[in-house]
Amino acid sequence: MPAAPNPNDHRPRVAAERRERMRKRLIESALIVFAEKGVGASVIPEVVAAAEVSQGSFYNYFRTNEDLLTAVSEELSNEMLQSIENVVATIADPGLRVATAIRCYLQLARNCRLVARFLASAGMRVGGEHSMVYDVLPPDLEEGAKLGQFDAAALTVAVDVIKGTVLVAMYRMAHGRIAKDYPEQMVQAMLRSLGMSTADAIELTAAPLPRLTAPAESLLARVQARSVAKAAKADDN
Amino acid sequence: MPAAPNPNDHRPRVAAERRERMRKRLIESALIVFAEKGVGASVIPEVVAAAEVSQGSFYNYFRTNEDLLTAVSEELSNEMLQSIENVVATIADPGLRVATAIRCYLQLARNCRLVARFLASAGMRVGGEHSMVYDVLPPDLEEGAKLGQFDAAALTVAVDVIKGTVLVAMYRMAHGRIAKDYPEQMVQAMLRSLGMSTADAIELTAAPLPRLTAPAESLLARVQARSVAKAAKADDN
Amino acid sequence: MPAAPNPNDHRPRVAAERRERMRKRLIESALIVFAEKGVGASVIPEVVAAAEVSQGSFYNYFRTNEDLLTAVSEELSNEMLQSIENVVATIADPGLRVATAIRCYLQLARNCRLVARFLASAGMRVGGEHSMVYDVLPPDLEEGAKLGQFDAAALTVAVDVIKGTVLVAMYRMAHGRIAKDYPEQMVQAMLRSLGMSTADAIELTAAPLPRLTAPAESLLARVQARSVAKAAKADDN
Amino acid sequence: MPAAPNPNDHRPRVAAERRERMRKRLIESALIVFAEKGVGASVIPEVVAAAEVSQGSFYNYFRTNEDLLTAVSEELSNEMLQSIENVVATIADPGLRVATAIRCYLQLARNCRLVARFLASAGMRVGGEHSMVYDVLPPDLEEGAKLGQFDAAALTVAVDVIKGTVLVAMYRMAHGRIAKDYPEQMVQAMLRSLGMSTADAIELTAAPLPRLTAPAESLLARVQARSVAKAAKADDN
DNA sequence: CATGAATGAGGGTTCATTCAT
DNA sequence: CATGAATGAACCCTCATTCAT
Repeated sequence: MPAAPNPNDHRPRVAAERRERMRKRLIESALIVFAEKGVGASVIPEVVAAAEVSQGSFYNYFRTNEDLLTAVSEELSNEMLQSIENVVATIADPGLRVATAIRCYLQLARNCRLVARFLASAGMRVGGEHSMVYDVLPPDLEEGAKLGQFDAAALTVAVDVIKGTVLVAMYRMAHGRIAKDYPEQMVQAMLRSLGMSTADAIELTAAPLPRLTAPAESLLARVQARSVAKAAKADDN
Repeated sequence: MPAAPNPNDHRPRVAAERRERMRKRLIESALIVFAEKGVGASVIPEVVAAAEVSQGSFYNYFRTNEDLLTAVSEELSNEMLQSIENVVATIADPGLRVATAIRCYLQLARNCRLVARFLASAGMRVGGEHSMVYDVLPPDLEEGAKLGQFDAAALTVAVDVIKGTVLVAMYRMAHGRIAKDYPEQMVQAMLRSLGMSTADAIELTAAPLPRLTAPAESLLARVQARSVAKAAKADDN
Repeated sequence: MPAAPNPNDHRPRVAAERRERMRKRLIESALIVFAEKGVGASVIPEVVAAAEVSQGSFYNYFRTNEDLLTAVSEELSNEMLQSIENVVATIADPGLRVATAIRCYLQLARNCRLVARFLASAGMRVGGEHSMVYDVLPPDLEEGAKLGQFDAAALTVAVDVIKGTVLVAMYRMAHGRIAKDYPEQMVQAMLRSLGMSTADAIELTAAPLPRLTAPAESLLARVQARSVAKAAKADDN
Repeated sequence: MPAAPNPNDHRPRVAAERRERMRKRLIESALIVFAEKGVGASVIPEVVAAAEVSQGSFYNYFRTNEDLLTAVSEELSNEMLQSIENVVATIADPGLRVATAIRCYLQLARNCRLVARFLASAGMRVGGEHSMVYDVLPPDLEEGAKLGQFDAAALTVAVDVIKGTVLVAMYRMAHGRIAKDYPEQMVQAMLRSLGMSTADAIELTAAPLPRLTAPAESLLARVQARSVAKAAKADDN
């Protein structure tokens, strides 16, 4: 029988914290394994090994592979959105907001190949309907259309074009090398597809991007740390 | 030692034909199953069931899942390319050629949801480097750039933008409904991303598309026939 | 993180014991099946059936057929060696030690035809380099040579001769009937090959052999019990 | 319907010859594959590939793996026996005959590692009852015993000792290196096990062995030629 | 007889999931 | 809640054998 909730008893709280930490650890390991093996692969054995948890414990946190993938996607999306929002929050101009946000998104993936790999592999499977691109972009796009920055007729397919172009960019960054200004070129192409002139598109992508920072205990930060640690370990051998 | 080749002996020929038919049958079944389960799934058991052959026979034709996927992709690419080429062969204007070719591609997928599903699922995994978009488009794009139709600076990322945009279109056509002029809108967006004006883009996508025909014994035709047959069968139950 | 190790918690211990029992059960079944089908045969399905476990469980203990064979061989070797050592431990004379040890070895196989079958089938494949004959005999042989019991020149091939002769003896005991004093005759031949006179050889093999006992829960004992049980069962039908 | 046998018609004869050649070719390939993969392995696919025959044709010559193994063993035994007989035919002394025959046997295996491998792998499985050692040795051994060369009491197990010792020698020659006089040492040990003195044993193994020749179209010769050809081919790469 | 595609049985292996401890 | 052994379904693949041509 569960103990009666006692407000002075700190056990429930620490238990909940432990649980949350474990969950984070599993998600972190899963991101790495999904990135390496593809989001369609069977990852549970590798994830539990990487997270150093027992098989049985895994099922106290996630019920299926799919569940895990969803959790990873949401966690990653939220963190990326937050990072981007930190940068674009003060930008008033809708065109510049859109351009900068996408550049940030590409930059985050470029900073961590594992993330690029994960997102490239995930493709349309995550964020199909409710995601960054489909939720946060439309308002800015409409505002930009009102200001004459974007062609109103372009908006009906705008998010699809952006989604697809970003996805290919993920793939390029995940495998093989890209030119230094590849992200800007891609963003300019997206802006042109929205009806913007090349000159304007170049202008909106000209400013240097601020450094994107993730909180120390964030998924992004931890994954990057682990991939660095792993590379160092591989060098030892 | 083998018997001397006898030109009157038709056995080798009929054997080769039989072999080719079996191969076609497996590829056809595989396209359907890949479309249903995704190109990353294990399809061999379902494919052999769909093709009504034994497991053992399968391995006389393909060694792995991957092998099979490659074969399906190539066969499908070739047929689609051929269909498109039949239409655009007589178009001299590079811009119109590009626009029409992409419209045809989208149309072929629209005509057969299984094809759309397969291509959406395949994503970047097939034809990553050597495919329609990376092989046949560049010459036309460059020619168009010389004529001033496209912005030369856009070409470096043009194929990526097209690839991604087409891929999202596949996804849309595979799942859910699309507007009647969705393909044209998408092509217009691609053309704009290449530096073309909205007005020109609309003009290049205005002509009605000729009916795309596939030979009766082609993969496209057979798959469509089978999916119709299957739907009818499902209606019976 | 795992719970702090609690010395009062007996769960780890019982778990380890259960695991060990399962392992023993599989090895025991494997010995029987290897003896019946030969050490080169595919035994996993039959072993899991004989041990009444699932296929999946098997792979929690052994990864391959070869793995299993190695485990069986080691277990059997260790037990036989232990049984023999119990008998010869107090024998000071090297010639008598060697003669008695080999007689014991042959006797153990004679006591259990399954063991003879297994060892005959295993032939050179197990213990090729590191086995009873190559590890424990040489010291005694050298000591015997120093005492003039064996011809020093014979030692270079002595272990090979013994290995081969014992192997054929295994085969004879595994299939068909042998004379009552066959083991002694074979040991005498081995001793002669080492340079000993027939009279001395007869003397060293004259003493009656003590009863060889194996612990109740040993592989040898259990296999014998099971083969008896199986024979009884077969008689019922 | 078969044509009536016409004594002037040479077709039956050439057909039989072709058949015999094909059979020889399969046996030759089988010897090689058995030597490489072990006599317990499934060899038919590799054998038909090596012999460049169709799968179906194989079954016109042999019905099972076991069949093939038996055929190879017999063919090889016959040829080896013939080679040895050519050498020992003129030796009157039974002890020298035995010693020389065994030395020849070992020498044949030493000349061709494939043969050693095959015989080592075959172990007791071929020639278990009716083979060289069990058929041709006993008369000589008994004659030697009558002349006082061998100890009559040793004869009951003599063939077993020889069989086993020769088998281990096969194994040693098949894998790893052996001393130059290893065969002679082994034969001396066998002779001692038969009751002969070391000095006599040395004398009987002292004479140089004549060159053992096999007819050009014999299995031994062809296998050796093929293994040389294969090594040369491997060197090319 | 030669051929080689078709077959199906059999063996090897992985993995998601459950459950007793 | 943590653990990790047990399970069985599913998949992968090879091979002996048959049979139409």
